[in-house]
Amino acid sequence: MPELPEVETIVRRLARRLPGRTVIRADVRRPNVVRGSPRKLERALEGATIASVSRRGKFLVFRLEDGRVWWSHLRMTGQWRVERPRRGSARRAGRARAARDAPADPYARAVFDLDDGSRLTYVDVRTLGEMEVLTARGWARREAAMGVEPLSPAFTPDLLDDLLDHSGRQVKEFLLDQAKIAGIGNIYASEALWRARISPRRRARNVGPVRAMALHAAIVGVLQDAIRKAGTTLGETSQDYVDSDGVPGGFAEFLAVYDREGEPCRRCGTPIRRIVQGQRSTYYCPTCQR
DNA sequence: GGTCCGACCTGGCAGC
DNA sequence: TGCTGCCAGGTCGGAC
Repeated sequence: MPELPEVETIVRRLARRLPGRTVIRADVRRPNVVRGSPRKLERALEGATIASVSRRGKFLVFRLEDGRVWWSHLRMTGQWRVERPRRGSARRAGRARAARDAPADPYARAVFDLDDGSRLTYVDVRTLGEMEVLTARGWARREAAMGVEPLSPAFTPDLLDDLLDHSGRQVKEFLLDQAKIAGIGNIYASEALWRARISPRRRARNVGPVRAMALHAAIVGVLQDAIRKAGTTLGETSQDYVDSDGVPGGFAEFLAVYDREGEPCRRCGTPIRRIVQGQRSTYYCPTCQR
């Protein structure tokens, strides 16, 4: 499930290829992956040139040269794939065109042909992901509702302490609130709390400044470590995360608690416990997280 | 305003 | 072998 490190990995790949490219044909195959009218999105993108690719929280942000913003949220199983342009003989080019026009990936929900012959495909098994084209002002309004970017200088231990102090929720659920901190999901919330030795059930306002400082370092550390390993891929099914080249992430083997129920804590050996908070699994060590 | 919870979505998998 | 039902979880909207 793509969280900040996975989206950042995809953005870095796409940012090498897409800026300067113009969409010559847009084809939305499943309407529910578009917020609003699919035909309107197709019309909005055909002829548009991508200026840059970036990330805000878990959102992919394609800035267009005319100032508009094309955002995409991958939710659980969304993926972006890029097929490079094929070079070679006319016959090979013909075969390549035929291959592109054939119904390829059964989970390709939207397809964008670019001016260099490459193809950008949005793949989503469960079709929970969404995309939309907004004006610069519309995107600014949406962005304003998001919380602090955890890898930005604005995210400080003092800010985290202040945010925690004003919440009565359990700290694990607090970390998942995108209006507070944008980008942390279920995996990295559990991992950061383990690194900071904080129980996921502790009330946010009871974390205190000392633990808040440890949690700040843990959040930044685990996100940076996961980005260095290109994100977390838990399995090998069509629903598991891969980057835009189809390559899985390598952070799963470094997970301390997530998806390790019953296995020994890497610090104290106590079996990792799984509980449900806010309808989601939380993994933690009952001995060294307090 | 803050918090909680159901709905959305479909492949994978356990149990029968 | 085939069927059934549960599980995964990010976000939104409605209820409290």
